[in-house]
Amino acid sequence: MSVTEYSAKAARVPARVSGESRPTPTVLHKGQQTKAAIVDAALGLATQIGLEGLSIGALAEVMRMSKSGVFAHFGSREELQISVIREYHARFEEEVFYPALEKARGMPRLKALFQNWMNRTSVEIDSGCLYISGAVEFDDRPGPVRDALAGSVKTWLSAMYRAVVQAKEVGHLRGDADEHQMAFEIHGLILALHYEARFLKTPGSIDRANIGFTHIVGRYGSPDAATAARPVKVSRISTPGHPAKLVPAFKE
Amino acid sequence: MSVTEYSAKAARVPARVSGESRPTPTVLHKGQQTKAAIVDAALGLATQIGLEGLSIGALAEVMRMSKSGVFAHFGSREELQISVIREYHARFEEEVFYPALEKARGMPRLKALFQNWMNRTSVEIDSGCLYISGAVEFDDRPGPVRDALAGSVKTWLSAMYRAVVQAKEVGHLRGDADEHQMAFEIHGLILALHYEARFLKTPGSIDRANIGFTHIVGRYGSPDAATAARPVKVSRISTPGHPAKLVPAFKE
DNA sequence: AGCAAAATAGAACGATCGTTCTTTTTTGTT
DNA sequence: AACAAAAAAGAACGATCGTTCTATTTTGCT
Repeated sequence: MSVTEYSAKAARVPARVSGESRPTPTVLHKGQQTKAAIVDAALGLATQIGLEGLSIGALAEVMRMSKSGVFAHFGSREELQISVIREYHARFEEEVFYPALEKARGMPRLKALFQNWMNRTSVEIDSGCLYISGAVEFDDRPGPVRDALAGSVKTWLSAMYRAVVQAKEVGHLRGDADEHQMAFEIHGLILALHYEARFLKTPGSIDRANIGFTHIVGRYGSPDAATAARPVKVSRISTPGHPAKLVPAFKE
Repeated sequence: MSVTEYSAKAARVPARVSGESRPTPTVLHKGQQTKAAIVDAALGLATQIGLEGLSIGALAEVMRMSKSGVFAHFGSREELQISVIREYHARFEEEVFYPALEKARGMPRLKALFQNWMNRTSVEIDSGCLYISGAVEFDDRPGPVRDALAGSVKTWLSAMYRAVVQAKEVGHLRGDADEHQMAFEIHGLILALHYEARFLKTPGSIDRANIGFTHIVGRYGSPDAATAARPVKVSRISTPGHPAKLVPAFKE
């Protein structure tokens, strides 16, 4: 792994995890660079084996560093886990959330959010999803790690919810549409996709999640709006061009 | 824990996990009784902290036994984990599957399966669900434990799928209803319920799962069948009295 | 009651875990 | 090139893990 690979990443790692503000420590590079590289490797491990399975020893081996060398960057395992969650959050934002903001409010943006989420989840069928594995690992374990994780998830889910609310405001949804209910059902599709595709290896799961979304949109979408999708023969929902192309199983 | 509590359970623990058939071991009680008690305690631990978090030391402490005493009953940790999965499977069957078989084929049985599933999941919001936590822990870890878990889950999901197929055969579903798709969407509701209620502690999740089911039934149900639900204003879904008791939101 | 078998306990093993402390190497600046 | 600060390495700690081996206790049958 070249150092330059992490230059861009190191640039956005300013805020110290702990609360104390340091008195301008005469700047420095190397430390933050390797820290970013460690977090990157740690994220790779954590998505595969979970935040709880992430061990400093294994991480040090991957980094070709000593345990204490890795450890010194974080001060505790919890701090390492939180750093990983922060990194995951940042990537999720950049990959799923921000690109969808370029779409118009209402159904276009809501659809984009779902599609981006789907694309990411499709990749995570191989690599694993921190929001899902972390939820299982920390649903009964209070503490700062759980707080960081739940906060990150809630941030994303309420962004999704806000998109639904906007879609209704713009008139793309029926007047009696329950926004929380719609967001809940969409969330279920993603979770079912991840469960059936990653754990059970059930083929066709990606298509089913996409079709499920058209069903939800068909139910909540306002009948008159031109942008609203109708549950009748949807011809194309997929992302036009990009990887992880998802073609609905309907007859075209 | 009284011994009699496990008498019924010990009665159905015949088949040895390993393949070899034993030459009628002159019967015996105590061993199987305590083994059943250990599995019971292990299931309690595993639903909370996961199959991977389940340690023999902690289990021995709960049982007030020595580590080796507990260990001797299984021969390996994997065998213990598999025993726990078997026990969970048996309880799931008895609690969710078999009672629904008493309902008539078609929508009544499908609804009963979902309701029983919901009731169990509602309880598992506190205790945890082995099929969900296990899926996350073993989605990337091949081996006999994963096989046992995936087999158990698949058994249940195909039972659910079969109920959907029967509902279509009986004429309770639209002719163009995709049974796999419907089962997938139902699964998503359960997963979303578990995620949002157990991890995020979002209020109202149980109601949303129930309403989601009426939406699915409304989409796939045949318009003419009297048993089919209409997606019109659901008046009451909440729990009328009992803890976490789930009344279907349909008008009967 | 006696006796073999089964069940349980006890101690110890190598391995790994997160963490602490001390020492060495590397870095950034003058 | 020199020197202080930062980064990394190295060794060791107590704890816990699954597992093995050997004793001891308990059980079930005659």
